[in-house]
Amino acid sequence: MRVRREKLARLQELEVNPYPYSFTRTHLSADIFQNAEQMMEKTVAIAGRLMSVRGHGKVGFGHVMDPQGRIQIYVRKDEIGDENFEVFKLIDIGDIVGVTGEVFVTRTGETTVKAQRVELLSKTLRPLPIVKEKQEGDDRVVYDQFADKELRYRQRYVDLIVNPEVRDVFVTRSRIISNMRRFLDDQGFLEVETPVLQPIYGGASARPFVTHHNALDFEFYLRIADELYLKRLIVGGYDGVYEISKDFRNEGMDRFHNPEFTMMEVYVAYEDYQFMMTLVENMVSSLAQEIFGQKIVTHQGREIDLTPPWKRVPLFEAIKQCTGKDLYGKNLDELRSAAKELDIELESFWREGKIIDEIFSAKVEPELIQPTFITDYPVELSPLAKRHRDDPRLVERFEPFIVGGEIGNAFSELNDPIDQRERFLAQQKLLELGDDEAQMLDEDFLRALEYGMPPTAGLGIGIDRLVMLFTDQPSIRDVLLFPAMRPEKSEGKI
RNA sequence: GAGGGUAUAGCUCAGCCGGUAGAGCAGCGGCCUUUUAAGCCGUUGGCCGAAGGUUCGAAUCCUUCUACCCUCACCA
Repeated sequence: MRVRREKLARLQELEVNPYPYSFTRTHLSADIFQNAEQMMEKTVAIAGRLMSVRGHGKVGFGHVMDPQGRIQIYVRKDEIGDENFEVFKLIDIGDIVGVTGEVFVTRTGETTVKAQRVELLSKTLRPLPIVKEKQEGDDRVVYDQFADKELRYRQRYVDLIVNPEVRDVFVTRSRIISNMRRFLDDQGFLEVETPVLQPIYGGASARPFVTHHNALDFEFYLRIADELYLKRLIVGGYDGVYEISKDFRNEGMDRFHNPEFTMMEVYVAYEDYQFMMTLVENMVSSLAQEIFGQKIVTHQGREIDLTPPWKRVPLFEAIKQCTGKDLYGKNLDELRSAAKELDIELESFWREGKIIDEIFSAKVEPELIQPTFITDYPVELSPLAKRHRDDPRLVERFEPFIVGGEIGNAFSELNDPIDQRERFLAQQKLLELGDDEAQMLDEDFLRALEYGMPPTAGLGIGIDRLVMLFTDQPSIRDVLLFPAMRPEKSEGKI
């Protein structure tokens, strides 16, 4: 860095501003490559980060990276003049440059810009981790890749500069979200925004973050889900609403969980969970179609076929298929002994629903590779879902599973205010029994239901997990630009 | 929360049974007017993650701590 500062001083002696205000770019690299023949001998102005330099005395080559790729530049002292060549020699790898010149093809056949002028657009003070690469056929061979995960996550900006495949992941992420938004808009649903700071958290089973509001002198919770507010809007008369937003859950972190994560929730009046299953399989498969041009994605070496319709299997049926045990209607003792036979450890305060869920997670989930809807959950697991029309011990609920993981959760929404109150009261008992993830009773939400909510189908989709599936990433940290990390020592303290 | 792994130059890494720190790339100084992991010559660069201990002597052995990664558990 000392050397870079000296270069800054020398640039200033040459009356070069190392941080000028703008540069007019006429072409991106891909524009030039796509029409290489028409572009020959045309003058272009390109801009980007200088990623490599190969000096040859009075000549130099380098590659400039812009949002579409890398293009080679060729700098001759006799073309750009002595003074400009001095500036060129003071430019380091990593600096942002603008190059004006003519397009031509080198002896080795690479389309290149022959500089008439090289401008420094921003001087870097820190050296970039240099990544050298070579093209071998279609393969890009990278040498000494910037690979330290901690550094990559903490300094994502460097990761993005140096690792183009990381950049691609986040482009795909953005396209997934914008396509999903378009899909939902096309259905006529209204995108809304509901509070992040909530006096009562609800809509999911999880521990919340707590924060203090000074003016109101009140402890708010960061939302763990959007559900209860969106359903208030269905009560309010919007027939279809959705929200794409961050939720916050104060739980452990691993490759599937980050304390803040992105959720899409949608609620549709006059529909039920069957409608929602169709919506999910249509939405996810059409996303794949838009992004990959086909309904098949490859994840961790496995081909996943997203073509509708997806398999639909009731929960107890799935457990029976995987374990040979029919748990339907079994009492607490029978479930405990079944779990024991399957080598599943239980907490003392767990009730029937929780034990069933545990057995399902351990024995069935890992088997659900191709897209599958698991349907019809026990009522005590789902305090916000409507009872099954054929069986009051179940609810009309489903979760879509792909590659052994759930990517969402949906149900026919409970709109009976009396039943809803009873379910909340049952949750309160769980709270008292020590289940710190049981849901809170939300009196205002009940009041809303008492005003009448139409039959409604609701759905939540975990965007991050969907992005993991689509971008073939094994960890949620690889689909979050800035995953949660313990702060560096110098950070976070005043 | 349990177990395992990693931490050495800006980056990627080597460093054996303890003997005082090494390579490639980057950087810096040269040479080179079509190179592309450019090349050639020269050269700078390190509190060996932190703290303690054993020892005449520790990057290396031991203990503790910190951060990150992986697996499991928790968490839908």
